[in-house]
Amino acid sequence: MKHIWYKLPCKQNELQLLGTLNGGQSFRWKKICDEQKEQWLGVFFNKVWILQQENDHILYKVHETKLNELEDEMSYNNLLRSYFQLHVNIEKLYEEWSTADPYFKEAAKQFYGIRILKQDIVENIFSFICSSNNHITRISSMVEKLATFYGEEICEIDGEKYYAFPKVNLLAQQSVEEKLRTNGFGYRAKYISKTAQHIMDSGGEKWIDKLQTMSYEEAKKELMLLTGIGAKVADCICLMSLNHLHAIPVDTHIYQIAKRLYMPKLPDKKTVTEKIYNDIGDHFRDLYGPLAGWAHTVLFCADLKKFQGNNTENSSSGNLRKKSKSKK
DNA sequence: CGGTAGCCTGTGTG
DNA sequence: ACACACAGGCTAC
Repeated sequence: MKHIWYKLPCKQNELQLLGTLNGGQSFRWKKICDEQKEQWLGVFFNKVWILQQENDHILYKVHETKLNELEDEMSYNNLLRSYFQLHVNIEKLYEEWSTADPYFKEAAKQFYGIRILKQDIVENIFSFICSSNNHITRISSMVEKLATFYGEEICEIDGEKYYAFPKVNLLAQQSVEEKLRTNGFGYRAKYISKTAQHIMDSGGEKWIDKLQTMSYEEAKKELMLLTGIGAKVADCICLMSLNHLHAIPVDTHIYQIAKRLYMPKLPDKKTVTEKIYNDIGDHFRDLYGPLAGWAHTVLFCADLKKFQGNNTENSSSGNLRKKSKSKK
């Protein structure tokens, strides 16, 4: 087992680990603390990664199975560049979005360097099926369960085993629904099982490959054929796995933000109807342009409860949350 | 067709 | 302690 620290050159303004890894895009990253230094442990590309933010670079370690070992800093750096999509220069985009939108400018103070991750398609399909009508903490535990039950073991660190995200054929097994039911997945157990079977019946790997060649509209429609995937989940997958950066997933948070700050005339509904969904997406696409989904993710982060620390006293903290009334 | 009740269950809030 | 609302929605009416 290696203990080498590698170095990926990258400015903080181009990548903020905290907001990017903890912002509800990916459910497999956890914060670990080592000598007061904030580190992030997560799994992607069948490897366990430990990342640490520095001023002008990211320090990282990699754990993987002997079979897959690359042992080459350049190869690892390329995997990270691809995962974080570092070819996209966001400092410049942030300037454009800030010019177009004062609320974005406000959010950007705290949430600089937020990136859309380029995540594995299969992992995102099943992770975001879990996300429906659910809390992030619970979603994370469900994704972890899927990996533990059906994923290949990658390695063991400090007595804890880590698993890759499962292959679709294993999730398509007959026994899956019942197993997930008894493990607290609720009605999503059936969605996962049926979706895995649908993908296998549609050609498995071939279906995935084809999905990647489709336009945004085609891919979204194709994804919505799967049980448990509606417009919102399909947009999450389009945005975070298929490189359709103008897809805008509209959830209750975005609906609330849109109604409060951008589109006050939106009807007051309990659930987002199809028309409201499309109107909100169009509004943000008009406002932010071709990478609107990316900008939207910054707004989403700014509204997440977990980022509302004790720094909400003044208006320069960057959060867009409605101020809670202070008790007198 | 647009709208909405019902769904599993953990977590946060009072 | 012990409800009770509500989660980054979707399906089926």
